[in-house]
Amino acid sequence: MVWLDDRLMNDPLVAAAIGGHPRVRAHHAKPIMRALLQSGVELAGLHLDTAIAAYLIDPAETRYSVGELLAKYTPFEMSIDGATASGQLDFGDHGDGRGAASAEALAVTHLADALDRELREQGMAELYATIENPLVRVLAKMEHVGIAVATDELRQLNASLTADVERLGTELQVVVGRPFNINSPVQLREILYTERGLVPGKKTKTGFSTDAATLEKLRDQWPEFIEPLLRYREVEKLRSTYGAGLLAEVGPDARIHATFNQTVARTGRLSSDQPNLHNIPVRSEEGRRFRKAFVPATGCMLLVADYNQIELRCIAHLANDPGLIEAFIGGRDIHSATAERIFGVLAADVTVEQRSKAKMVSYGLAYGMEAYGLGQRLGIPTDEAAVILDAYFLAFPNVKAYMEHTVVEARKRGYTETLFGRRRPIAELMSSNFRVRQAGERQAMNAGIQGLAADIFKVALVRIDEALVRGGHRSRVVLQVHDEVVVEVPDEERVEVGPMVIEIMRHAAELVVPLEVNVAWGATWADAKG
DNA sequence: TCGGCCGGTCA
DNA sequence: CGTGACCGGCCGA
Repeated sequence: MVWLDDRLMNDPLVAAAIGGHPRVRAHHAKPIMRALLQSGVELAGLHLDTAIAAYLIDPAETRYSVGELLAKYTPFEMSIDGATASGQLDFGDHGDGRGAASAEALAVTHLADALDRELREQGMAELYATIENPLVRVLAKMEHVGIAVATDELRQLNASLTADVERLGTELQVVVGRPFNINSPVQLREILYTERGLVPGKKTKTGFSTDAATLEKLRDQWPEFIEPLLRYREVEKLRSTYGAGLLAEVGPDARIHATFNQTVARTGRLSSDQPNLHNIPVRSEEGRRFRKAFVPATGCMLLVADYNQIELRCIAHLANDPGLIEAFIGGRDIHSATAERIFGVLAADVTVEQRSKAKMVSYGLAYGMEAYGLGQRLGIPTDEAAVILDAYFLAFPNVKAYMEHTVVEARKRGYTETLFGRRRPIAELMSSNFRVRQAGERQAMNAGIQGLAADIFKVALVRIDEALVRGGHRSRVVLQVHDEVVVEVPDEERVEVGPMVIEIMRHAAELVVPLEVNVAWGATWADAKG
């Protein structure tokens, strides 16, 4: 653990010393790195982050506190109240927290040794050293830099949505004839199913559902209420989560500094919060307006680069399926190619519906979907969905074999493993409960696919940052969304940085199919889409 | 104040 | 009865 006061942190000699001393061990190094970055010091010598090591060993854990990890992986225990016992780490109470801080620092060194050994024993030392460890610094920098926001535009958008919500709210109260809380599913249930007597659809744990799909079915029976309600939901979602939500997170520098969590997603993906920048609307034109508020700094453009169907390419590779491989190598529209094979038609004859069904089958498959679920989503009977699934597996036999093999192997070992050695324990596979067990099987099928895509993306992210630093560029990675990276690029660096990012992403991993990367430039995040 | 639940957004 | 996330709001403890 490194402790520096303000004066020392600004000393270039100290910075150089830290950078040149590659044995820093810390628990959650990222916030420490961010604090140092505030003072212009880049911590370059991270050797082991005990929280991340613990995450690799057991990604299903929800909390990685030093005390709990110490008890789990070492013979030591943290002292709680200063009472000492054999094997406890306790430096006594000085009344100023020094004792606790010392104990924690010592605990981290013990933990680091234990976790380091564990990583090596589980074959994850390389995954840690080449991907996760360097990623900590990349994420710290991303968070530190943040992404610029057009605050005025965001405020205007929020105000407009607020006005719409108020108007719709009033309209709904008038239709019902009395005031009520539109945001309350309980009160909506009462109005729809008890007072109005509509026939309820599906149920939730606590009563009948009022979700959008259900309301859609009831629409014609009470359009003057349900239509404004659906619209209200839409607008209120945008207003509360994205309008008010994003505004609340804009910093004094007019940028949003979200957190990118490296120890949350059980598959190896990153997660984002405060705010979550992974679910900014994109599908509807109205929602996309929020992406227009994400902008580059003056004199810069945003470069948006995302992988084309990376998960399906991962399936092609992992299953080593000739049909999928051929389609990807041929540079085909994968959903058309799939439809062609499933429905036995010529490429030119694939209808929009067939392509859409093929797309749903492909993605559903990556999630372990079965005939029932497919039928639900396609709005067709289960047996018809089963015919489509059979046709898929007939066309892509190795995919079926891969799925089955993955589950068998996971059950045998108790965990799944990605190509890069990332493990995911799945205890559910041994459950006596059929539904729980089936859920475990779906997780097993998905883990290798989503996990590999995540690994590849992390490699690309680390290499992009490395290339930007090495090249002395001012371009900065400002955002990532699972298979997409956003880079803020000074105008004069565009010619060089654009192709460089593409090249790095394409070769982050060498699969049996090519990795394709879409790139776009924009003066906003929305403009750089497509 | 907290946590479970609902509903909705993304890859 | 498709995987993985986060969040705003409601509501009861």
